Amino acid sequence: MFELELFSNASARPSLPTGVTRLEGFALEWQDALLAALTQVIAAAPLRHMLTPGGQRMSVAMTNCGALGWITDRRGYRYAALDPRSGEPWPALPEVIRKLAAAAGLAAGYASFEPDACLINCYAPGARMSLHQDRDEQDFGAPIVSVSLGLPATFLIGGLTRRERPLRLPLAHGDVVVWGGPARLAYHGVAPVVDGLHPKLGRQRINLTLRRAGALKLNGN
DNA sequence: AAGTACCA
DNA sequence: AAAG
Repeated sequence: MFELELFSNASARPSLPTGVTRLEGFALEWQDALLAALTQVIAAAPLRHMLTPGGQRMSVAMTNCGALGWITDRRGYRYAALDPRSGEPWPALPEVIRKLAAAAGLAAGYASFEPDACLINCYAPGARMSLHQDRDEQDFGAPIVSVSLGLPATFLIGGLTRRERPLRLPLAHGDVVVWGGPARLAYHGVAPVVDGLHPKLGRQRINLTLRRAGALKLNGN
């Protein structure tokens, strides 16, 4: 009775905030194609530690693919069509990523999610991402689709103000989180990644964050 | 490990 | 501009 209550409380799943969807294992069937595509993207646009406008080095190594890439440096946060390191456009968004994004969007209730930006975040053990909002996009009607690969991590997802305490959501290889609508501007982050060894990715976590950064097309598609 | 304060 |  007492122990039973404890057990049922401990195993109860925390309800997600309105507008947040977790798709466990959703990306597993795409994993091999995803990893092959990522290898090519990273070869063309290497992972690098960007600087915040305050001049501090981010612990997460980043690169991008797609028409637009999110960057940060002393001049600020923004999307750019060219990789500042090479002066060349970011690698094209691989087909497998487009398909995965559309499928995940659909599963979360977004009929036509067509990202134009894919931020690739690489977390070595200890790397983290403090709470922030994704607010550099031109239109907040499209959701954010986040794909986790490699080492597990604790995703932090809060509300629209920094004061609200974030929910701690364990994420494993293949999990996808989608947030949009009332949660589109939710504060979110990642707790420091615990060291470990993933069979396919080794000692790292890779996160793909898919977004519509530029203007939405007026007539769908 | 998590929470809070603080930083300019 | 503390996505530290």
